[in-house]
Amino acid sequence: MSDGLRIGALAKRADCPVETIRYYEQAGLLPKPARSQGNYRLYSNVHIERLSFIRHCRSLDMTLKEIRTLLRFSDAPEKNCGEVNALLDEHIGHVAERIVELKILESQLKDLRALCSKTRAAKDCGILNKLTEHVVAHAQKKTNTGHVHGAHARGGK
Amino acid sequence: MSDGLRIGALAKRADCPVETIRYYEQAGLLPKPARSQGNYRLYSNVHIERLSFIRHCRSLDMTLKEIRTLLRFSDAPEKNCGEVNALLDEHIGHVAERIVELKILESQLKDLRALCSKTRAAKDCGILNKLTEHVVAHAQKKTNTGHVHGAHARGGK
DNA sequence: TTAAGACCCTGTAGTTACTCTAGAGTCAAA
DNA sequence: TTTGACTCTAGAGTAACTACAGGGTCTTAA
Repeated sequence: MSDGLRIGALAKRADCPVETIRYYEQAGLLPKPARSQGNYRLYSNVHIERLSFIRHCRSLDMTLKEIRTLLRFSDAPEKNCGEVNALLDEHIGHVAERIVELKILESQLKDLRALCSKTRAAKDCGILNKLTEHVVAHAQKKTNTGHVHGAHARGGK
Repeated sequence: MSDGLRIGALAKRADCPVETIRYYEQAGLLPKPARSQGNYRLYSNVHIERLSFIRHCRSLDMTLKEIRTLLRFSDAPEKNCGEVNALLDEHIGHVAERIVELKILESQLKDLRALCSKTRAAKDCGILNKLTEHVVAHAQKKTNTGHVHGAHARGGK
């Protein structure tokens, strides 16, 4: 019967890299845990649940800022949860928007790809030639909320 | 008949922020232009075309690294363009993958949203309660190439 | 007793593709 | 001459980590 989990054990349990846990603490998402004599972090059930919450939200592609908002509600059980619903609706909207954008992108890329069917000299490559033309329409809106990522993912290994 | 465009004029022509042009130069994507007596950058047609190429690629969500590769072909007209085709195929693959991922995400978010139909006390909110549960399945693969973005976009204003 | 190995600590730098600011210089028109 | 629009460099900030470097701690085995 120990006084809590050490960071490695918590990491395994939450399927989350050790460095990321320390990062969440520093970012104010996870409360500072107790420390052992040797200055090791010791986590309790509270931390396990909270980390679980955070990782669940992250797996749903929410930003840390959004998660911070949700945690504020989680911490104030008597508060009205209308804002939670709104946040989620907005997030769903962003994801839906991004899907539409990526589909447009996909068809543009396929059109481009069709311009060069076989390997040839670069100067005759329809793709390279097309790319040099002036851009008229952009796939990406500038009226974006600055909230939904492009086509290139994080995620390692 | 001047000796070239200044950065502001080029920016307008390519619909690209001034700072971004300087950034591309520093990143080695745009060659260093001539300078005026007052040390202003002076751009020629070569630069206009190259910036157009870059912006076109960016609007197709390619990374600067990918664009660098394409530019190498653009600069070597006798080289075989097979690698260009391969790069594009791979990029199309990433976009397609990301669309699938986002669709899964979208349905998960909608399921979650359905858990709380009206506003109530946070402690009774089905969404918050669900998020606290332990995560079993992740929407995001870890076997990712580290190449296709999440659901949150760049894009300003 | 000591040494190996697994684990943990802090602090800092790197990643991507910009975006923004500070503080200063250039140039044409009023 | 002074205003205003434009430009310059250098450096910091963004998101969410990831990856060190250089050390300390703890358990186990020889």
